[in-house]
Amino acid sequence: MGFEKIINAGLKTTVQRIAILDFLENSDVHPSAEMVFNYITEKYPTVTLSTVYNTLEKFVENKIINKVFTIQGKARYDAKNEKHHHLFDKNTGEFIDVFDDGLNDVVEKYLKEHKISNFKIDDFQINFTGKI
Amino acid sequence: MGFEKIINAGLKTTVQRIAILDFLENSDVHPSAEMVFNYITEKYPTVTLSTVYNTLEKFVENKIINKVFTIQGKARYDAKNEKHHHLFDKNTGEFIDVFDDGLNDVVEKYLKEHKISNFKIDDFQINFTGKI
DNA sequence: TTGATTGCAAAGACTTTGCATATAC
DNA sequence: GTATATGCAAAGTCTTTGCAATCAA
Repeated sequence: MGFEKIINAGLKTTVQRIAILDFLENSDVHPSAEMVFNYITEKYPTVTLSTVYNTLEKFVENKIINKVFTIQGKARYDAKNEKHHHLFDKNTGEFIDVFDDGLNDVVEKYLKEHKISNFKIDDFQINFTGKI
Repeated sequence: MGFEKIINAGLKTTVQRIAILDFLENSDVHPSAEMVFNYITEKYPTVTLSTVYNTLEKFVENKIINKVFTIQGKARYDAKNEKHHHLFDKNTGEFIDVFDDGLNDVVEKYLKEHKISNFKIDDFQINFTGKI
């Protein structure tokens, strides 16, 4: 459940936080702060946009969710916790999650065998662009 | 030279455009619009920030330059035309270009052999995070 | 109780736009 | 000459912040 992640991060559980995380976890798109706000205020009309922003930022800091950017530079949020990549659909301009362990393995194998700019790589994420 | 790219894109060559492109091509960082503006106005004090934004956007539309975003969601511009990836340095928060044909080959080979979400992939870019 | 979180209102950062003037072709 | 680009000022969008009130632990 969502609230366990909140507790594990050492954050206090509030109605707002649980509702926001719940929405993100059950969303198959990558909502903007505004989209989260619109959804949350249907049920909890007193929640403000600044709380949504603050909450999302807290979740990002604590790695409960990810923040990604559209090609237009707009922030979108994503509660998927399995490692994944993103595919920008050139037709719709939207994101699609890409889960592909085979791909991860291939890249990880390569990284093990080759240094990248003398850095220790912690993680990588691939952005694909394409269309159907 | 930079102005050939401008002409080839069907754009008019202006002092402003040439100066902006020249700066980007000779920059080893990924400047923000503000950084471009600061540099350009040293030499051409009458150039405005809105011209810088308009010009950068025109260049992006015409694929003369790339627009990328920092992990904070700030736009940065990049005139490198060889295919490359980005490495976020966790210590400095800045970008480093990653040129690695071996890596490209490995990923391209994988893409040839495996469909990604049933899409036709045009391109991909990898964002690495790490530190020295 | 006590520190963390929320709501509110205001400000801030970044970017875009409309329009008159100037410029490239 | 004509369409395009620039400069200017103003507005727009997205996000952050300070502070008092509220709430979770």
